[in-house]
Amino acid sequence: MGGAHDSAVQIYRLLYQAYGPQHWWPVDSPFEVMVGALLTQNTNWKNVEKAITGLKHADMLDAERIAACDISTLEEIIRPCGYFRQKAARLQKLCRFYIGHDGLSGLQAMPTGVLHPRLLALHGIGPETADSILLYALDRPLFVIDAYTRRIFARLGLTPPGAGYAMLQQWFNGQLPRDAHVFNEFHALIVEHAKRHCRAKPDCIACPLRQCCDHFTLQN
DNA sequence: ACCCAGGGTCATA
DNA sequence: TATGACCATGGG
Repeated sequence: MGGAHDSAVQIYRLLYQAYGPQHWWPVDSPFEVMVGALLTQNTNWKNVEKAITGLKHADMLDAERIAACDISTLEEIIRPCGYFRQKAARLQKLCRFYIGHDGLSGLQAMPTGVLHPRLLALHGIGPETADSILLYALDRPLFVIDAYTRRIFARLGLTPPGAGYAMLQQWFNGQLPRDAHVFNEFHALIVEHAKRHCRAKPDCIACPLRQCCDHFTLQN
């Protein structure tokens, strides 16, 4: 990773120095991480927390119980996180997958090369959700590409504007150590950075990346 | 009254 | 392959 022109590493260092460690999903069970990864699709994390709290309060944060739950009951519990009909169905599919693969220990025993395509084959799990599950629940070193990553790095002129998911992921993989901890922090730092500078006020004096912020080009 | 949020699927051209 | 519509709640 110590090459002469490792732009990704530079950005990582700037973000880390600015915001510090993010410790995403450290205390929760891997299963809860999987649920969160699914429920957060295009959704504010605060709303996801409400849905997960609702599941806990109903004593429903469990693969067997979610899988066996009446769909309309599940919909009502997760309603605050939006798209609740889609997500209730997707959540049950994920839970049946989880059970069918012998739970956490079964998933942990599977190579990423086998597990990844099976996750993608599930209806409602695309590239980002699959990678989030693999990275944040199962500790596999995959770089999660989200809308923030696309915008910020394209805006910095580091990645091609129209690059697809696989190409962007390859770009990061080529510049970073294949280390799940680094990928974990990096993606979380990107999200944290976007939250602070997305459409916030023009306080870019404090922006550790300078020219990347949304309000530079979002309207113009 | 907008705009958008830690996406994904499907229909169309 | 590449857009557009749709899903839906809650906070700014």
